[in-house]
Amino acid sequence: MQNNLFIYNSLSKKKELFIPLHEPFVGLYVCGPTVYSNAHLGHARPAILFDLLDRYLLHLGYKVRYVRNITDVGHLEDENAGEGEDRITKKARQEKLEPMEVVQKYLNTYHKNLEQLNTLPPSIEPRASGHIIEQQELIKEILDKGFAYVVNGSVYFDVLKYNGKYNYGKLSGRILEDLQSNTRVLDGQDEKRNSFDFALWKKAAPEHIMKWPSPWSIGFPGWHLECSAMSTKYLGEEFDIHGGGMDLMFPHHECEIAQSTAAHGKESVRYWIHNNMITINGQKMARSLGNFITLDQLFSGDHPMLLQPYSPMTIRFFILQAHYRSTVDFSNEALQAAEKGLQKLMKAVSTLNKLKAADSSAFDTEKLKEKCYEALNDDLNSPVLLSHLFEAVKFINSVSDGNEKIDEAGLKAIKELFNTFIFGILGLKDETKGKEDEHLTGELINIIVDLRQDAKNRKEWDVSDKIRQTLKELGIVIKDRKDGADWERE
RNA sequence: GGUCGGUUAACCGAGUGGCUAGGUAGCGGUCUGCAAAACCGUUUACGGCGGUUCGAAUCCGCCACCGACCUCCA
Repeated sequence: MQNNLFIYNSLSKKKELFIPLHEPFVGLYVCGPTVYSNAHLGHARPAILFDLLDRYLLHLGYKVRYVRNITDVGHLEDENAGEGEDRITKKARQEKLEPMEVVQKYLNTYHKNLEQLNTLPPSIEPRASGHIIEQQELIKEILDKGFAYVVNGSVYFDVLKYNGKYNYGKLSGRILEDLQSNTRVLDGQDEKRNSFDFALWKKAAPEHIMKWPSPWSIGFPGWHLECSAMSTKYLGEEFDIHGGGMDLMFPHHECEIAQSTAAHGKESVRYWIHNNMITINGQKMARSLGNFITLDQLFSGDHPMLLQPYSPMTIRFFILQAHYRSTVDFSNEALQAAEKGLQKLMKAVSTLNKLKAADSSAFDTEKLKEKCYEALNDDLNSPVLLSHLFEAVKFINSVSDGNEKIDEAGLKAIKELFNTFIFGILGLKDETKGKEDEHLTGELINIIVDLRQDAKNRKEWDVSDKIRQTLKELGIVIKDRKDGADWERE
């Protein structure tokens, strides 16, 4: 199997040719959300980027195992000793729910939203709470190798010792001395040998709800452990691609690298891919900043900053129109432009299906196809891919207007091309189709009911009865009222 | 303060040392009974100052501004 896909590896900071470890299999691990509130626009970005990657790899013929975790154990709200309460527990207390009810509630909307965005589901969606044993096993391994220490029932990763043998900070470009001098001094860290050490296992306070027994204490796993444990379980000690948002690079992914390397004695991830942030008024959109717009709000238009609702495909197109390593700034103007652009593309698809073949063609579909692959192979450059597709749109419209010609073969090729790239790889779909048909049907029935009323007015009862009967057979019931007639579906 | 990244026309957003990205909006035209759509043409660009080069928005340096990470975060 051959490909020419170059992806930007955050670890080497270079575009590298993608070569999977065990062809034709590809292992892809992506950090999913912590489910304690509704998914917002920012969550859509990695979902769509890695869906694009998943779809493209599948298209190239790889067998992809796509693992995307759900963090349902929660992270500490603040690190001050004793006051730390994890976000899920906090939400559970606020909403008077079981922690797992909180998790389920927001996991359900997350799934619904991602389906609306037309992302393919991952192959495995493991949850942190379901892998406590695996996480404990990993802690034991790290302890055995001497890269962790136990204090008062908690286990901490010994960064300094790790850094003596390996290189802590290689992904995010941190230097340990800098970290030492720059890290804020926080209270309650006296258990740690160094401020940059991080917890693998935390002893739980008595009032803590989510806790499990372990050799060290009744407690809960550390913040970064789940990804190391679950990626190893489902993809192996070494696997191809690990993805996530740029904001996770440090400390989350850095700690993951340290944990896995400490336990297995080797690097686990071959290609790190990080998507950039979505900003709003130039600032990162984040739950903790309170400046987010949820996907449900975008789809319904129910948010003070939204001038109108935006459909899931508009959001998808909007995100695909920017390269994943750039920030994208939210604005109504930009989303409206995306909406129009998507409409233009979809309209061209239906125009294409109506085109008549001529005996000659002035369009080089082979060349276009090449350029499309080139764009994707160049670090998944979806905006450039779209710009190439719009060249074809222009040509299709010209043919439709009679200014250009396309032959049978060209027509077939361009249909295939559109099908592959627009629907198959970019994962777009025509949202107007169903709605239009629905609407059209309604209007057609209105006309028929109107004509029946005319017949009734002329006392042409056989005609009006025939219409009523025929419609009934189709499941449309006419209800005569004093001033005209209504209809409804059975 | 440390590390990293960004600054492209009205808006969004690509980009290679020399060749019109693309989308949206605007303007003019073609088509059309009217309108819409479509098509053709078209106006505002590469933060500032230097340097390298025959030539730089693209490479280098300095400056300005913005942002991300350094705490949970997609």
